Amino acid sequence: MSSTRRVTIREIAEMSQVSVSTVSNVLNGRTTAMSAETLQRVRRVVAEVRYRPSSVARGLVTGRTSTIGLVLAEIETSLFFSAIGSVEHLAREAGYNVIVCHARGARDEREVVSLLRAKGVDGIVFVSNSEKDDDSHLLALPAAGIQAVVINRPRPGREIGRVTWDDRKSVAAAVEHLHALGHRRIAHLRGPHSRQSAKARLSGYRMGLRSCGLPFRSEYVRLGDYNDDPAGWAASTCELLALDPAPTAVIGADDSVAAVAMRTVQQAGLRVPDDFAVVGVDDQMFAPLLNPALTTIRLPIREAAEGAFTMLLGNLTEEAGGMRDLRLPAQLVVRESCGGAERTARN
Amino acid sequence: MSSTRRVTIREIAEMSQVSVSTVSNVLNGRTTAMSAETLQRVRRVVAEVRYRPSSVARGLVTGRTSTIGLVLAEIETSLFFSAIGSVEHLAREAGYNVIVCHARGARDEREVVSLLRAKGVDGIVFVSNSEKDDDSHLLALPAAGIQAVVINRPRPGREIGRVTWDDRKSVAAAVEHLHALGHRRIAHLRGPHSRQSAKARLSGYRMGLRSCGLPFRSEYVRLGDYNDDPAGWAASTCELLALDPAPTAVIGADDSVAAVAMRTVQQAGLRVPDDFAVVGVDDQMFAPLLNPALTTIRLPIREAAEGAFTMLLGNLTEEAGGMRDLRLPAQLVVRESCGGAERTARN
DNA sequence: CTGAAAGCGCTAACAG
DNA sequence: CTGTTAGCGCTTTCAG
Repeated sequence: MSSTRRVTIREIAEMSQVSVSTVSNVLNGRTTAMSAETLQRVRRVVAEVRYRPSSVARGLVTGRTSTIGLVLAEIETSLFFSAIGSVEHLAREAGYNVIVCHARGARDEREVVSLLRAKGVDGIVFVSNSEKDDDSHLLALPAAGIQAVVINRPRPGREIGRVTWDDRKSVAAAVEHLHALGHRRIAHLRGPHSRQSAKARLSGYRMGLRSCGLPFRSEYVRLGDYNDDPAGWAASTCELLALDPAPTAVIGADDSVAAVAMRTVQQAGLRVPDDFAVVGVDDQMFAPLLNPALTTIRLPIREAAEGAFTMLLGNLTEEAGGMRDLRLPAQLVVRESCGGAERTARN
Repeated sequence: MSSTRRVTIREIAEMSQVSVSTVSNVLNGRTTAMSAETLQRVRRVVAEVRYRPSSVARGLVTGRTSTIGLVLAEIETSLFFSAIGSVEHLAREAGYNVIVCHARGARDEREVVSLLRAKGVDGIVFVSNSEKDDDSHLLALPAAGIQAVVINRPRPGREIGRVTWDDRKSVAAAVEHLHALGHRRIAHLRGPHSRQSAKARLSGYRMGLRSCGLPFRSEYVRLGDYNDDPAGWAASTCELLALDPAPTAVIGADDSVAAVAMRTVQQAGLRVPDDFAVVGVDDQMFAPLLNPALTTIRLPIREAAEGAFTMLLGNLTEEAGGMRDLRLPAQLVVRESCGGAERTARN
């Protein structure tokens, strides 16, 4: 291993005929009171050898690493990946790097947090799938000088930032939209109760029904567990179709479930949206590609990720704690799968 | 900021009534020649205060950070995200963390590499979208003691690992499959020429045609630029359908293009797969959710990512350079969109 | 306005 | 088998 030894600040100093502290000063922009000539010389040498100070050494002395952790609970749903892109982009612009970690449960998360602390990250953003977790390990973060913000998850403590969106209200809005389109029998393929967001969506479904003056019928709610097999979603859809009276619209637990529901409905000989309307939740990349294009509730994951990082950075740089709360709207993206407004009321 | 100061190895030593080196030894498993009693004592203290040595300090002295970089060229395609999950999983099991970076072009990539070097990463894996890039900045890595492996991209140098799959051959296999199903007029919605993989797929298309004794007709090849708007893909599909004789099957540049092609065909009144077959490339998460479920070429991204990390780790730990090359198969996943084998030859 | 020197928290010789 | 000590590469007082 002939590892060409890395260039050090000392060597730069020698080559530039100045002391290390001078080099350090130009490196860190403390260049106000410095002879222009010296500055030039140092800069030239630095550029010539492509010198870049070791972040590790710098981190040891400053206590900051310009690195943040991003811990994802659910790395499977591609939607959450978009959070990585957003955070990474903003982070790099601000001179930060991001270490991505996957933490399935609370146990895993504790371990990850411990690791990230050892790594000396300046802050951590947690993107949750909203499982109910033990949060004590998050509480210790601010005291240790590590900023933290959670996305889509209950706030663990006052000093921890939080960004959320309203699953409940947006699903209710979807119900209302369907109602306005003339639908009176609206079903819901609900997600697993283990997910906070799935429960919120179910609750939003009931809320929407209520606000439209529609009755809640338990037989119109079936399981569409997005962590499970698509066959189950199709089966639930078939059950819905077999009901008398059958629903004329369904809101899926997420876009995948909605896609399968739509297919199942179509394969049963019904046309979407003419005979049956389908709406999803997520607005995944494929939603506009389906036939018909899927109307869905757009979850503001990107915005949330950006907001979280911005919050983190703010709390990191400013003395006085900055913003600690951000609520984002989740809005219905109307495409083709629920038909146009020209539909007449039906029974 | 009342940052509770971090516990140091010295304090652990004092609390355990031993020297720092002893603590360091137990921390690093050099515990063979040590009184069991001492070992116990140190371990208890470490556990009690939840002490975890600073990776930063350790990194400074050892020259290793147990961190690897993962640089993605195309962070948009959710498919590449699965690489993150794979690498992160394996990495963490091996005691590594991964810093994820997005680098659009060569310029960006140079910058990222420089940054990652400053951060002291032990290795870097590059996931490419196969744009033709300047690779000189990769060449310097091994000499600097940083392992590197590229995925889906030409090998920049002998000391750099590489994992690839054969786009060409797999598309040819898809053509052959279609031919076996009775299709004689097979079209291709090609990707942009700026992408190496798109060119390889086009080449595979021609190769497949040849091996089936089918003529290449340039009017059967239209643009389906997956970086562009879906409207363009639909337009290209319409052009194909307007041809006389029209093709009876199409291979999309990727799954998204295929999805839109399928929809366009269906909206033109044709049934898929009965009247027209569609096959995609990627096997994205939504492929099995379409109606009908999309037959597609499964790109081994996960395996590639895993292979890349394994290679990296091998080259990192073993003295003698380990494996430097890995070719993975990309196989056709037959679902519903191209019909069963019962189709009879048509003209 | 520039240079010398003291660490940051840890590892790894090297003595005892 | 355990303790002392010299750095890793950098930042940052503090003198000159």
